[in-house]
Amino acid sequence: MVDSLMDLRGQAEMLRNIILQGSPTPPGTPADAAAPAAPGTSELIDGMMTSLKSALSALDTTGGGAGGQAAGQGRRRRRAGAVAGSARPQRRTSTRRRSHSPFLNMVTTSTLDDGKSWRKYGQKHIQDSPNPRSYYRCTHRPDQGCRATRQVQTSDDNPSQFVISYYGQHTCRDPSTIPLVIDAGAPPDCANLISFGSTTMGASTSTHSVTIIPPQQAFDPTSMLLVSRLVGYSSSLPSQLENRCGSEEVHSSSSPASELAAVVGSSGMTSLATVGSAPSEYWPAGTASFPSSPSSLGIVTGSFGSFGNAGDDDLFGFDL
DNA sequence: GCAATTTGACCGTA
DNA sequence: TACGGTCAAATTGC
Repeated sequence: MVDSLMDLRGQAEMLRNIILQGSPTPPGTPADAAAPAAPGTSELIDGMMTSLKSALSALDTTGGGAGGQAAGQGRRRRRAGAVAGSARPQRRTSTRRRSHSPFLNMVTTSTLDDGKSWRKYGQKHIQDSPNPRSYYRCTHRPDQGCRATRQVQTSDDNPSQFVISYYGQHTCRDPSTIPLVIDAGAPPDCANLISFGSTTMGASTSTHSVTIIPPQQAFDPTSMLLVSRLVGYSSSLPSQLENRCGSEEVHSSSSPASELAAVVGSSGMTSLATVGSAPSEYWPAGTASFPSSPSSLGIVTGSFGSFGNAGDDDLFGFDL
């Protein structure tokens, strides 16, 4: 900062000479730069010089030079592991790789509220953009390991709009918004994560409305249907899917084109609940009849049946 | 007191 | 090496 201000002072002095005396003219100076100065120009430049001197003087009196003020206010700090007093902080031994979740989509909206709970963890000024970029991650990351993140930036064209980029998919479930009930007697694995609370909903003869939506719509944060990712697989599924309940690996191993998301409601039940998604090859023939690639949003009616092996009650199937 | 935010430091990647 | 994403200590707000 000091160097920049001193450079600016030198340039201002040169400009004053050019305007007031008409010489010397540095190389590259336009011919009309030596034109007679307008009234008040001298006072203006003198004011600039005074301000520059004041700024330089203030910087010099903060003690310790350019970094003195920040250090004095205590905002600068070293991370744990850094050696106090050393010229360079000690690098952490752990290798932290950038875990950038796959890009999902980008939306322009006037509100930051997309129905999900986010926690801000960073903000940076981005080159070539006048607006800083804010970084958010899912609030449920610590407790549920949800890897969803988003980046928010004020639109350059319309400051009242936000450009939000979503990365990763929500693997969390917000108990306040999703009326799922976890069977207290269920083992702590992927099975039995999905239950529908009331006893009537478990009856195979109950009729429920089921909405099948393609993945790209399921994960659209602007949609009114807030759909989470699969929260449980049957324990009868192939080994590569076992014990990976809700993990990112499960989702990334699935072919997006064959994934489904289902939102289930029922008579007398106003809110919707996420059921899950899975690659079509893992849906057993016969009992379940999910279409492999729904082409449009629609509502179908079916009844609960069973899914997977006999006796499994972790996921369900239904008739279309 | 706790949770959320701020912001400089750290670190991976192109 | 610049840039941008993330970490985490400090700060703020309830």
